[in-house]
Amino acid sequence: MLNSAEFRRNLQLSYIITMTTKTKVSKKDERKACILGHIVHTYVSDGTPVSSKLVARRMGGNVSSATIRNIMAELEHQGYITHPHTSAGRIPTDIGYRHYVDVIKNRIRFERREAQRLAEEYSKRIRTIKEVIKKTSYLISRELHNAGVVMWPGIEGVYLKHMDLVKVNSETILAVLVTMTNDVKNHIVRLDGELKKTELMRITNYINENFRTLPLMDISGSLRGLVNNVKEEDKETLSIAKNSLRVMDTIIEENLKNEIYWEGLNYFLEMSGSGDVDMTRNILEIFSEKEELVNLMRNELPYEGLNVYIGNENKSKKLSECSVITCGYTLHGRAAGRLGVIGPTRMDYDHALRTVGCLSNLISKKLAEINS
Amino acid sequence: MLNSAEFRRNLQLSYIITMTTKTKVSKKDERKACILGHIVHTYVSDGTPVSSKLVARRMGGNVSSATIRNIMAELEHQGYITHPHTSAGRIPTDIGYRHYVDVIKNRIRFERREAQRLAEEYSKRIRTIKEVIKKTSYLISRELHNAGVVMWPGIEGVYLKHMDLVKVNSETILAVLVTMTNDVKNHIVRLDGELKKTELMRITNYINENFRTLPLMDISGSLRGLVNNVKEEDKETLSIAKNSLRVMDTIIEENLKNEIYWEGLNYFLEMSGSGDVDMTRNILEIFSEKEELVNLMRNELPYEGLNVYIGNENKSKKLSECSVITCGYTLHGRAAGRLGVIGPTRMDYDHALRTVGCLSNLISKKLAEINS
DNA sequence: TTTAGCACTCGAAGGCTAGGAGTGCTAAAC
DNA sequence: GTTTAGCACTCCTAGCCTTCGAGTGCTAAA
Repeated sequence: MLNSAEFRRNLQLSYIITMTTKTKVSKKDERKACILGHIVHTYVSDGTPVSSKLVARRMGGNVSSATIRNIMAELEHQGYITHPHTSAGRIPTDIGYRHYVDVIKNRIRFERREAQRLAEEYSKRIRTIKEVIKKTSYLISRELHNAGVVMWPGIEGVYLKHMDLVKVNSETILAVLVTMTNDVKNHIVRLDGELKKTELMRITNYINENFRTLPLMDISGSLRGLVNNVKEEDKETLSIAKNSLRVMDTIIEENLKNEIYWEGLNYFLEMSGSGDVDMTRNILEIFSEKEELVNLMRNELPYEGLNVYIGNENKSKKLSECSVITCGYTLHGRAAGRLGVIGPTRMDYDHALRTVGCLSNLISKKLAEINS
Repeated sequence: MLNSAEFRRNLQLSYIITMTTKTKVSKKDERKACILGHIVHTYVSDGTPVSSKLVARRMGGNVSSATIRNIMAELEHQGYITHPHTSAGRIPTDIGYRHYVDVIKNRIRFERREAQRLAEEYSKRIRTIKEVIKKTSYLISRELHNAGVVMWPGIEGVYLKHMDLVKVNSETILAVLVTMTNDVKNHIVRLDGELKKTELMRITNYINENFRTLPLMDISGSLRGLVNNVKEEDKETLSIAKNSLRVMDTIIEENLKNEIYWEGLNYFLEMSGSGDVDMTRNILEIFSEKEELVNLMRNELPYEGLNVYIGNENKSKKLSECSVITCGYTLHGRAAGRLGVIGPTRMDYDHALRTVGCLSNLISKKLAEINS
């Protein structure tokens, strides 16, 4: 867990600063928001309901706990916080977290040192997308003590460098494809009719000569056009084009299935000891159903900027006690994939937003570098 | 969990049959072992300490609970079972499980239907070692509701079918290697000096022409011999041989790292809700340290037959509440890798032994088929 | 050798109480 | 009008006690 010093620093860095910045907000609203901020911070760090007394102390002691209590009652009335029971302190509701996040989101300070430290993790030795993705999900989970999730770049961002076909048996081949980012994709493809070795060579050469450095999607498109337009008589060309197309389409199709990578489930288990068992079960269910996770991450989100889904804002009921923070990354300057963190609603949003945002930048830069 | 009908069947199939088979064992010892068997079975299925009354009932009611109690006291004295507290039933100790396992191990009946059912899982569509391994670890975990672990065949069993080198930058290449089992291995290799495309081609051709269908280990050996024996003057040959060797050695080295695959951790999490949190934590630690797991599975075990390690028989203290059952499998008729299951000592050993043994057979057969 | 009988043990579950953390409200102070 | 001291009230937590019963171990009889 995070130590209180770190929290206090965050507090000053973002939320508090925001709150004391003059806008058209009334002084009362300002303090209200400030108190909400303290409740969120304290609850996130301690995990126990926050009392008025504690907030008063955290605020420097210029306000009495009774005053805080009055404001807390209002906050509760407005739905930002709630009570587990009469004689307990307050905890933030989803709405409370949402308000908090909305405020800090526009005020995130990416710290130089932090960014530097993370940047150094992407050493020269990392040279493929796969390595970048693994490293990134590891970093997310390590930094935030929650599950880190990274999606592969959509197939649109995959460019061909080299292809090879290896015979498996009379009608089956193994297609091995090297991308411009030096990632290797391979799949077994059943071909149209029996092929001799020379024909295999011709297909290989055809693709390598004509389509090097092009996006797989475009290659597939070109080939499809070719298949439709080639004359019926030209059987040989037709066969080559058809089989090339089949290879491409198989690779593309298979690629759509394996497009997500995650790490850090262990943090949930550590929590589950003390916390909610149901939540842990739900999370693990989501992670064991790859499709659900992929949908969760895709979900027609904008690629730009940070997305935060808190508790019941998530479509899946299984995530009603979790928050999901995601951010897009780019490849070839275009939107490519997403990365993010999944954890309990009781999460250090400030740190999470900073880290995910920062890694999104780093990963995009690194991919550009690999790709150059 | 397993239903009691299944347990009763197992009971009759193995342990009970064994116990009533005449050997030189005294009638008293025989019954003692039988009672131990019932305690193990009942405890494994229910998870609660087993009372004398329950055992008496399970044994058909011809014996009174008082008699059972007497024998239980002896069994406890001998260390086979123990008490959580005075007024509780008995649970097996590691020694108790050990005795039980020793008895049933030689009496396992592989059921036709069961074997058939598992065999059907290895459909025609599975054509690479990777797929076989994934499927197998999935089957282990699904059947036994515990973690299934499968090691890749040692590099000794990997034969070259085809190799390709793709340039990454001036001194770095990507080596893509297709094995005789149509698995693809690829790694980035830093070469000795800058290489032109033509030289790359020469290396590729050299390896493909001279070493196709040979074991990678032998190829590495031959190349090493060549490097040592080639004349200093013949710079070109020397360079080719050196770089070929580097490629091979990198692939071999990298291969040693990624040689294990597992599935089914979720079952531990399901258990951890009701059971021991410490054990779950320990297990997860083992699984997050790949090396530890590899050592565990390697551990100079004989490749033939089933190996069982119960509780504290395991070298690692983290596994003191777990049992590990492993079995070797073959490739090209030779010992290649291992598969197994890891779970709490409270495990259905009969079922586990049957399943692991059966899958070992199936996987060996399937690999032979792929390889032919 | 087996078993009925019985005293004994000890955990699980429920009820009870004391303590205390925290709230909400009121009335006084600023 | 806002803040705050004061106080009654709530209700959780922890500890203690009791009851209940499942299970054992022992003894003496079959």
